[in-house]
Amino acid sequence: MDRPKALSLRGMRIYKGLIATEDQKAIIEDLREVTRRAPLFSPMTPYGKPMSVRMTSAGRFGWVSDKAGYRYADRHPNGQNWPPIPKRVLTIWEQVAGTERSPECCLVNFYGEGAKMGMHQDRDEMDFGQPVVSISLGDEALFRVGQATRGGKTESVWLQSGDVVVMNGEARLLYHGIDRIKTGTSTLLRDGGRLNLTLRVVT
DNA sequence: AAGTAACT
DNA sequence: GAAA
Repeated sequence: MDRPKALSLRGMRIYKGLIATEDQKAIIEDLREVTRRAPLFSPMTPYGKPMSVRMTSAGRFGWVSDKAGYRYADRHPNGQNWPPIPKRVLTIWEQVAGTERSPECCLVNFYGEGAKMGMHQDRDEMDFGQPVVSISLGDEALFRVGQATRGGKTESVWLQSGDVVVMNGEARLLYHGIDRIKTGTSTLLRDGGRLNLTLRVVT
């Protein structure tokens, strides 16, 4: 399948406006079913401080954080299985991921007013040869990308609803984070805020 | 340090 | 004082 054009930020591919507005709305409806079966929760870092995002997952595995550390778990903290990844979301993966494998986790992060995400690497997966695909929905977010080690120079870009970022190859292990969101810049979510979907092969 | 604060 |  042909892949759409993308900008590059330090090797990360950024597909601006990849998802049409009607599809964004449909995905939000799909996610209502996900969060009904797997409610958003506020994760604790292993250091005892809560994260400012609320999160849940879909797929075979979900990403969780608590005093035991960061890891993938096959159950929601409530003991239930994670719901399936919505088909429309899998379609986006197929458009941009460039791998035969299917994602095993769709992490759903909700950024309300003031929520942010510190600089980190995605390194809890078994195979760093598999890509990470990140989908932005709702309010704009200031996305920052650094180096493969902590503390180097960084570059930032604003992500808007419908943008898709692919981290692969040399960019797969770059540090990245969300500095802040700009509330009220999208009406996709009725009560505002931003949803980020992160698709990953885990095993 | 997937957090927070301080500092420039 | 805001932003990085």
